[in-house]
Amino acid sequence: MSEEKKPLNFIEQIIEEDIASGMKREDLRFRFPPEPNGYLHIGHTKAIGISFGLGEKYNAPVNLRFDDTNPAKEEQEYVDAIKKDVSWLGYQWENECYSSDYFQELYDWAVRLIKEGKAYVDSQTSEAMAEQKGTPTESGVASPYRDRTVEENLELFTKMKNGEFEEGEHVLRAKIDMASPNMLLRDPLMYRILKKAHHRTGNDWVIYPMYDWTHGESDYLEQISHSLCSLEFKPHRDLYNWFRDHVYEYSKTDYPLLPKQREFSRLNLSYTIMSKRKLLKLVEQGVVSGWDDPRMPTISGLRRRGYTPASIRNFIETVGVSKRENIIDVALLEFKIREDLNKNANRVMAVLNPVKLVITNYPEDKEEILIAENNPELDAGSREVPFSRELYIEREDFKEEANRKYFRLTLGKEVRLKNAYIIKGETCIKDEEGTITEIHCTYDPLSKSGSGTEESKRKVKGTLHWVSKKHAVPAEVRVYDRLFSDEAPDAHKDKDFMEFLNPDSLQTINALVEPSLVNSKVGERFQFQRLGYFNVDDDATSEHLVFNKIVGLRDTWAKVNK
RNA sequence: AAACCUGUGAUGUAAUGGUUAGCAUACAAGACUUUGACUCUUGUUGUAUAGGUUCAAAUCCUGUCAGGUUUACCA
Repeated sequence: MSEEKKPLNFIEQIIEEDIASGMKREDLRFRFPPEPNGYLHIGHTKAIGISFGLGEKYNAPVNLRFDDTNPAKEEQEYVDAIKKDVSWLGYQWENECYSSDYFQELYDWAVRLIKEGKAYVDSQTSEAMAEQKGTPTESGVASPYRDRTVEENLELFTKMKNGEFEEGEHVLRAKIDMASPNMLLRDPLMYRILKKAHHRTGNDWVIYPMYDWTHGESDYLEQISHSLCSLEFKPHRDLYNWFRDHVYEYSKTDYPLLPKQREFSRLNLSYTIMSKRKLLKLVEQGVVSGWDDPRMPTISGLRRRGYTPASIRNFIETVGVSKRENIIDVALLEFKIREDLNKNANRVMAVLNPVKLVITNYPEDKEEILIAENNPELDAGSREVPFSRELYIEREDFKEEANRKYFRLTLGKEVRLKNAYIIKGETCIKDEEGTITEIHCTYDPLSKSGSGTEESKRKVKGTLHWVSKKHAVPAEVRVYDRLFSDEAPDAHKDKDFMEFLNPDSLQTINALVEPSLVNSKVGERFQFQRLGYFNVDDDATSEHLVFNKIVGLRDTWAKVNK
């Protein structure tokens, strides 16, 4: 358990420094604050991993807070999905919080700011305000309403709250600095009128606080010590601190701790998109079957695809935390799931592209039960696999003739059938078009796997997986390829990401699997030997097996072959 | 020619002024193999750039270059 002196990432260093300079470890508290307006994706797992990981490391509480300040976009469906995903990843939150729970405190503080002349009601159109805002190089112009009296502001704000105005008529703004080089400090909006039902507060409110006003103060109310977010919020930090420092003056006895916002770079994955808006488009246009389509980079998609929580957490751990822009190679994610499943998934045999193989010297009505090891990495026992005269093997595993680099079945050469016998290719039968319909071979009865005979110890270069024709069970297998053909589909200025959709991202195959698989359960994962890792899809029933290909095995032969 | 942030192999990250710049992935070669998997061994590529400080710089300073962020009644 010796904490290897693992290097600290920059956030952990900040925390260590804070502790060194007097912060109490018991005051450490973190939060993961999603807006419930979509499903969580692999990018979110980084933020989740950082905050919950810190919670685990420092034994500090982590809140799951829904940043639900925009009733127009948020729904209970997303709240439920987010909770499910975070739990599935294996994290436990201390409190389930909602920004909407703080609407009253936020309102009271806003009134206080108005009374102190730090906020005012603006009554212009959003276009007029945008124009006055200036640009990063030119300072802005004050609103004609900037100097309304406190009394007038109070009256208007109260009426806003009471629903006496329509959407867009008035907003509340913080009075900060229209000349600040930081655009966010040029009198940012604190409240807007939105006459929409909220998924939690119903119609109680018609004014809703904006992100900047809400987020930091929610952190403050929850006494979050370190508020960690992604880099694009860096410019918000000044505003975060401005609001926080004012509110602190009003409430420091109740809430003595000042939260600290720090930013890290978000995760990008090659060959995928991460924007909620774009993912939504894939769902709405039916490009995928839903948020949990196994090709989606959503957590629910990865779950259905067969990824394990451990593999995702290991992935995030390996990716690390920094402030640079990055694009992580999906190969790393694939490596992590292979690493996990190599150790933990039982091995079975399945043939995806079958061709018939007849062992001509094997008795017609003979059947054998062979013993197959479940997982050489684990002591996972063994199972029985039926063997008979007629089998199926992969079409790719036979060629009439081939060069020395081809380790599979050819005419006149020997290979081993996994867990069974050594066979020798004899002849093959073709149809009118020249397609092979049947391969004939002979077997060496003394070469049975595990029999210990000299013949069984003979080295042959190739080993093939197979299923017995009579005993094979049909199964639907869904084979996935990446959704996009481009490494960074949404990074092109002149092209829409939809142009890079891979038309062959889903292939549905009628496969034949070994009979032990009939009783497999939804979610169960296997290695189909020599092919890859597969799980049982949600669509599977007791009559109809459905598998998803999670990821292929590393395939050096495919590379040689290219 | 605004402010702020960031530049370490193909990718991600470590080295916190002090041995031949480490680790993982990827790639390549080999060993092993009843999975062309796994495992094992070995190898290839790196401190953006120019100066400066220092006995010593990836690390500190300055300039340059490159990339990113910010101009929503979204979060």
